[in-house]
Amino acid sequence: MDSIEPKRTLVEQVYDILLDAICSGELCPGERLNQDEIATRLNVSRQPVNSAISILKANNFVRDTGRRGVVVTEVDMEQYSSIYEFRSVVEPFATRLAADRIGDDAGPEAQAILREGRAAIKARDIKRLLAADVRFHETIYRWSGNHVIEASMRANWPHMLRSMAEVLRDPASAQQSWDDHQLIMDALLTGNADAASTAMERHIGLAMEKTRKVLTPNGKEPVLHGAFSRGK
Amino acid sequence: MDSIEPKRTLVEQVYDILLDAICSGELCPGERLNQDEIATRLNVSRQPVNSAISILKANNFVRDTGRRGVVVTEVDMEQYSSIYEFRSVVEPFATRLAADRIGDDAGPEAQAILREGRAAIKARDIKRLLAADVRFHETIYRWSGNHVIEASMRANWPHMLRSMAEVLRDPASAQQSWDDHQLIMDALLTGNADAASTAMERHIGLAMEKTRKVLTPNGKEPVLHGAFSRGK
DNA sequence: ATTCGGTATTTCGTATACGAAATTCTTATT
DNA sequence: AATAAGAATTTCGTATACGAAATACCGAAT
Repeated sequence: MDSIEPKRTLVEQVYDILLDAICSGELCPGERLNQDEIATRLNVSRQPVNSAISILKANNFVRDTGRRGVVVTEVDMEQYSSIYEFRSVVEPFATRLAADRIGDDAGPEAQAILREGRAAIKARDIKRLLAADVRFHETIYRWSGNHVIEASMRANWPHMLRSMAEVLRDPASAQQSWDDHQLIMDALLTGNADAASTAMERHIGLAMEKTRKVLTPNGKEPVLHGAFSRGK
Repeated sequence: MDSIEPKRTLVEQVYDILLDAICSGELCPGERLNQDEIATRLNVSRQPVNSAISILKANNFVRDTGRRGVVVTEVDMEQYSSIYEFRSVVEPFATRLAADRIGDDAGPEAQAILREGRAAIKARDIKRLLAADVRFHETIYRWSGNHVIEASMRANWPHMLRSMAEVLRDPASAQQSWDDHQLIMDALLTGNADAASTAMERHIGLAMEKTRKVLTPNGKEPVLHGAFSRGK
């Protein structure tokens, strides 16, 4: 559907790989990125790695330390709060727009998304569940017809993924989440903008609350289970 | 106020220069960026230029053409609509948050901002007026205490600047705009969240309408007066 | 004159090279 | 043994080099 782009440069590929590593927790918050090591591991020169890190830095996924190199940006509870606060307004708005602008052919896609989400729950596959969650929300952004919403949220998803894995460890939360998704889709497909928007608002509110609970079990700073495997 | 960052790399400096050139219209939409030429002009090697362009590409300020190099991304009316649609929700929300979280010491800063805006109108200095406008809105983002709002909007301002210069050419529009700003600040300083938010919503709505009128004088695609000077 | 084919040139992406700053290691001194 | 100075090493930012792809140029054939 999009225009062809047969050439992905090494810079872009390295960027995607590093961002994915950050999101998945393979690279932990605070951990330093070593250009030589990354270059060697990926079998490229340091040049594209350096460029990719520049982009990560511009987008706040890594930060300068003052010393040598950059480290993965720590995400504190305040940032999670900000993201959810932001989503609590943007997501219902996107949903409202989507209800107005959705095409007649959206039914099958909605069904496929919901089916995949439930399948991921059944399979107890967190990665798959995360992907399904992202797909659900990004589809609504697309239906909203507003590319700026899509772009703005894209900047936040990587951060959110870091916390969502924690929340979705609890099967009940995952189930609740996809019940919400079902409700939202139903309202969208019947063109009920108010109901869809309200359901989305509630959904984000619940997610925010669960995130807060999971990440601050004793009122402390967030704890992220970043299992970080580094093969020789 | 921010943490010290004594080292700005060449990549970051080049990025800022190029972004500014794009925003100011010195580099026109559709125009190609020549790495060698930019490097020569800025007295740096092609390497930091190449990296800076990678960042610009990731942030959608330039795009690949399929042929050689990148061009400045064209901004069509649909994108302007999307931005203003987005702002119509985010700005009132930021204003509401700001009303709740604003400090007691905000008065002098508000006065300074409003004074500077009126001074820029009097001086008929468009660049100065744009800077004042950005400062007004960014201050509210800051007061909102939500860094995600700030970051999301930062991605959109460069695009908006391209159109705002056109709108603010009309002194009446500029005057109207700063009357709005005054109203919003007054409501904020008296802690009237509803009034501030409503005033902001109206302000964005008016700006959107004016932008549409200025950019599509005869229902066509937007016309940007990019005077682009290229000295030897 | 126009068009086609081939050669020269431009220009990009990536690799490699190099100097500087920071870190680590070593060793001498107390 | 602890510490401080300085040498060795790491590692980054940036410059330069190089190959490949795209573009421009140019002459021959129609």
